[in-house]
Amino acid sequence: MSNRRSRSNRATASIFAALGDATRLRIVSRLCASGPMSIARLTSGTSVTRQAVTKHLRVLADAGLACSSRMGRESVWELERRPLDEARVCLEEISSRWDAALNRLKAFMER
Amino acid sequence: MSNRRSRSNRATASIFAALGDATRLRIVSRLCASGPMSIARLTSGTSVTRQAVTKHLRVLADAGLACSSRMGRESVWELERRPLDEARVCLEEISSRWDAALNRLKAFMER
DNA sequence: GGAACATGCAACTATTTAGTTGCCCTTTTG
DNA sequence: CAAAAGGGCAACTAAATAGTTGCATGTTCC
Repeated sequence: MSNRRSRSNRATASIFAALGDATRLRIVSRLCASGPMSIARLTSGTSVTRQAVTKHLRVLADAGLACSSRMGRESVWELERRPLDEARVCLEEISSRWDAALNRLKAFMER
Repeated sequence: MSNRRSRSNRATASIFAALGDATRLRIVSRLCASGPMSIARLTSGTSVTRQAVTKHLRVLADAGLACSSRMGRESVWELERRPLDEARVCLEEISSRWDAALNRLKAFMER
């Protein structure tokens, strides 16, 4: 169980890490706002090169947050919902456990 | 507005980045499970040195996720809820916008 | 006062990461 | 077909990061 928790911990961390960069967050934002699109289109309007965007997409893919499919000469990228939900659930758990710990502390102080 | 969005983007990214490390996620997990505790106690049971933990706490503090108060010779750390909620809201927004984009795409394909 | 404990500060190392440029290959299109 | 567009691969750089060790400072407690 310690092992499973550790793996899950690392996997979750990789999701957060993938979201923890302004450029990648921008990419995610564009993908979720406009739906699937090519690397060239994702690059246009940014201040970085296409290769930089490609690398960021690789990071997102490694974290399971995005995937691509080849359409002719372009590769079209889209988001994956599941890891986003995983990360959200993790945050919700932390919040609620944190509340519970504070309530226990408060009860302890007031008794 | 672009400026404000950019700042917010960077701030949100720093929250995710702070959560995007297995050791830090472990620290956050312990803090939310057991409530406020000292650096020494946070270090015990981990495989890294106290200084490493201190640095991670610094990262969490810079992202606004944790804060400390001095109690005698020890500094007691605890989590801050607000940035956790910010990050969660960000994920929820991404999810819902992503759903909307997919629905638009589906409607377009089926017309 | 002195030992043990909790922490802070500084310097250093090794690895990762964000970004670039240059070149080549495939696909589309005039 | 030839040019243009989209993209992959590789090598390189600069900066950030995770971690260490060593030492100094303040606190508790006997």
